[in-house]
Amino acid sequence: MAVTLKEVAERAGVSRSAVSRTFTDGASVSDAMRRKVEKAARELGYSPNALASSLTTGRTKLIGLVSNNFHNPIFLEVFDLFTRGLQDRGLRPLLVNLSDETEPDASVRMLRQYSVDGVIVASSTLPPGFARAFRDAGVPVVHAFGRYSSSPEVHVVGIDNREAGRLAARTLVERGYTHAGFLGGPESSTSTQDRYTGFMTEMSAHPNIKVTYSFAKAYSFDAGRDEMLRLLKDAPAQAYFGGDDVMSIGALSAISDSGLNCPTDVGIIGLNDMEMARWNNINLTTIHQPIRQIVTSSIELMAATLADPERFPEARIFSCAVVERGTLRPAPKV
Amino acid sequence: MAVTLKEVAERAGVSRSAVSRTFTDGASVSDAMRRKVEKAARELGYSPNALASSLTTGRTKLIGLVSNNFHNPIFLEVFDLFTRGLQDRGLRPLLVNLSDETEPDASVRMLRQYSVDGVIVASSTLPPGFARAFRDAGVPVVHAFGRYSSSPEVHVVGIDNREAGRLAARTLVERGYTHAGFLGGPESSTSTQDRYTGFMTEMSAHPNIKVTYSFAKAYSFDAGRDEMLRLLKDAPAQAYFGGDDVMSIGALSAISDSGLNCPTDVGIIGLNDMEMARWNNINLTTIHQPIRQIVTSSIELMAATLADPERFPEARIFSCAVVERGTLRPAPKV
DNA sequence: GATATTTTTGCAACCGGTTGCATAAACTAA
DNA sequence: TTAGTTTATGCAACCGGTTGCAAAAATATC
Repeated sequence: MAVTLKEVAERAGVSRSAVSRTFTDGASVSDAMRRKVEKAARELGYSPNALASSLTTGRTKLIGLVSNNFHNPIFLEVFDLFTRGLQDRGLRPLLVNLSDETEPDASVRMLRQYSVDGVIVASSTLPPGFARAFRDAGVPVVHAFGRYSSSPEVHVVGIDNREAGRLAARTLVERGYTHAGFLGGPESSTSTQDRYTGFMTEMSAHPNIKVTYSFAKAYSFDAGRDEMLRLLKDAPAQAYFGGDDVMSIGALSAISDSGLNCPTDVGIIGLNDMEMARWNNINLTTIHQPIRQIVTSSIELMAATLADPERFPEARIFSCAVVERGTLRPAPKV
Repeated sequence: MAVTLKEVAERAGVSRSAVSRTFTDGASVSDAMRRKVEKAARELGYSPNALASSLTTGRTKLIGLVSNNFHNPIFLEVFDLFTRGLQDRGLRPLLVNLSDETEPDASVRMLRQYSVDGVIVASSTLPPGFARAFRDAGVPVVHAFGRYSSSPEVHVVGIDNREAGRLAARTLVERGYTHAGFLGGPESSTSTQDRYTGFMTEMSAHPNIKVTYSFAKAYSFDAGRDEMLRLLKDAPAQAYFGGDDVMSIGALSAISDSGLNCPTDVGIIGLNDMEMARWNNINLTTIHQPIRQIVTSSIELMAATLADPERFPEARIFSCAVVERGTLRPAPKV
């Protein structure tokens, strides 16, 4: 069906190599030849088969974009940024949804079969062994939103969740709350664990503040809401650090449904600063996670590793900042 | 780097064809041969190169998944459903973000270069000519969330937006509103146009009801909010049909920020029934768009067309229904 | 046991490109 | 002009598979 190199060569009356070379930049072709070939190609509507060429060049420009976060709206922003960023560099995202995959091995195999040049995992919960499988196969892996480590097996780009936990704790402390709660995401998630550790570490410096904690079942609206409803039944804390924005919004809903006011009765600080957080009917005070930078940096790192496969794994950690909105009471005047 | 067919053949002491055949189902291989080859393959960690085989088979199992809706949270649900559904059928989504593409031609070319077996466009605003370019190249196209037409150029799966507009109008009528507003999405979008037509058609049967209309700049929270703020300055309608849920949520925010109450002062009915619409702090009455069915049906249609390329373009239209929540006043008792 | 039939297997060509190498053409220098 | 260099082109092998065809092996038939 499609026009092939050979047909263009015949039409232009030149060799197949000549055609190939006019479509490969950096190759040696005379102007006259280029014109001839381009004319024939245009007339025939030829465009080179990227997959066939990958066979000899060893590059497909295909990048596996793997995630298991298809329920958190912030990931739509993440996908938007990734797809655009990759496209801008001529890379093609092959999207893999790991959500209901009991066997991540199947995805590993599939991505290898399609000879992806690299894999970007966008998730805070990378299945163990997943990264290693690629690294062992010589495929670069960048783990975006991954867990910080000083000697990572693969590239990691994200925030220091322990630091984020500390920041949340410091914020609650400076607002003068005397009973603070950690309303975490699922306990099994490494990001939850790290935020918990950071939060508790910071709080341990303030023994006068009462600290309680619990974990929700998922990073979701319902899970956040359910957990907050449970907490409100019993003596709740004055303010909570929610697992993320979606959970926090769920918690907000629980608060208002219980006839309480936020921040007067119960305060909340989220994490992510998703677009929705600034919507006026939500107006969530939250910790901004610099997703744009994380994505940009992940892509950059991927590109660099494609250029130099020997590159040593690296961790890039960005810092977070509190975005003041309406769900935490202001710092008391001194 | 990767293990090739040839190496497996050598190790097993058989021909390359034999190896190829053990990995092609339906091919004729004896049990003894199969065992020998599988053993060698396992020992070497071989897995066939999908791209190389596509060269001869003409099938890549790659499906272009094209969209320009990376800002509407409902599309995360859409991507989730599409990726899972495609994966289940052994198809691989190559994600294309058309958002800032001034030249959709570039995407067409790219998808052709990667020899995608088919293209699914998930968008209500398919650039004209986009579909045709693929059809002319013999690549099946399914336009999900596309505009209904009785003789479509490509497969179309979605709802009848005119009917949805009528449904919205009927709903406002039966609630006894005497001044109804159409708060549309961008006027250039075909879905907006169709909803407008349907809405107005139905309303024209009720000359006693005052009808006003206007269009927002985009299907976004801010656009919905801005437009509603503008409307509220001047004699607003008693209830509006919002362009979609996100816009409607923006409008809700405008209403409450203006010190008004929904539905007492101004009612809203959205369209989509995204997950968020049922969040308790939003609780939006809306028209449910059956996205699960639309996606499932799109994939089904794609699979069927891959099996039979001669298949004639088809339109599959699903019906919508009102989901009652809290942003429209109840029907008056008779 | 000989022959006809079916199933397995390997050979070799092909899919649509790329690329090292040798030769031809174009250009420089003297 | 001629020799020396540089640049452009074509040949042929190769990338990692598939597949039609014919020969070989295994089964069935009588």
